Amino acid sequence: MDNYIKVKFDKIDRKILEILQANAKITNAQLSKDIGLSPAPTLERVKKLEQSGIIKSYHAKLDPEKIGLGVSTFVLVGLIGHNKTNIEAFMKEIDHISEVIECHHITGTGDFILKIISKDITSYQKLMLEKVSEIKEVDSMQSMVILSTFKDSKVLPIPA
Amino acid sequence: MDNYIKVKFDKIDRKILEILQANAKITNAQLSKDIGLSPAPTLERVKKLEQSGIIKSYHAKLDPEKIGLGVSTFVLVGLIGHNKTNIEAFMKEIDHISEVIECHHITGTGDFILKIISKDITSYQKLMLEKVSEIKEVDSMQSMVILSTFKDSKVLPIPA
DNA sequence: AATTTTTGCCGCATTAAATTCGGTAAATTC
DNA sequence: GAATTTACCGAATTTAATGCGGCAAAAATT
Repeated sequence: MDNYIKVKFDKIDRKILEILQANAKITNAQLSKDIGLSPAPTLERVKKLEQSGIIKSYHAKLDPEKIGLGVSTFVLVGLIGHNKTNIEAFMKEIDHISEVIECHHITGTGDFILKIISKDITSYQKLMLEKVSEIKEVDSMQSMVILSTFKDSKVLPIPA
Repeated sequence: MDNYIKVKFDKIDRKILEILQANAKITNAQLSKDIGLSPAPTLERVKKLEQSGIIKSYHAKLDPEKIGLGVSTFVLVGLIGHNKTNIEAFMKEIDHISEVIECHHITGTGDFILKIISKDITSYQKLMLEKVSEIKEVDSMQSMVILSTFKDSKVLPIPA
């Protein structure tokens, strides 16, 4: 019931997790029907899943284009040094940039991959020139502009 | 109030969107306090944001490790042909694979970038060999394994 | 294998939240 | 500047969440 890898949950919990990933706004009453329990134990299970940290949070998903965000990209970033100090300095800077919505440390081509979202190409360029490439630990950058997003699932495939 | 790019919303709506992206489980009563309106018009605004498609859906975010998902990757996929037929055939196959949680058509290095999540390296390899590389339109694949995720924000930076 | 203990469930009562509605004021249109 | 629409509030109502006592099944103990 704390902070470590892999927590136990049964088939019913699994179903709850699948449902809440797909639709967090479902009422407890409806959820209880869907899983075949009464509301009380259903709610208890959800609370436990939250307390155990299996469920971390709940979020509204917006349509980027409708709020004026027309350009999404992935950026491979190579750092100058691969030591802990540099990496931490880089991450600290990235943390401040709200347009960077993801940042992963990776193997392979680059050192980091970022997901960036911005208004248009102009503001994207500005962001890259004035903020990302200004971070002194950054060596190389390679942008991949998203032409279209075919799949963007918020449902993780929970292993059997 | 339909399907096209960029819908109008004011400063209050903007704040609602920021709050609901960060915490979809907030009560309408609390949300109304946070934005400085009474519950009734607050609810009305949220409903409108949903109906207009600005808010697309609500999702629970899980901790991948706690449900036994230890390996996440990005995969750059090059296709054999770049014609519409091939691309659509590829997407159709990808759609069936639940471990592929994202699929974007991109400019630059590859043709597509996928985000994949699986149990461990063994099951990842199996997935790649038996499912992804079996898709006949797939030419090249380059995997980037995520060593750690530093930022994974569900909050889009809504332009002013 | 019987007893104890724990776990998980249900139904009901209570509390809290969402939703509806009528009325009013501000903003917009004509 | 009158008419119309839009957006707000407060209060009443409906609906949902939550808390609790009791019961039954499963698990642990002896």
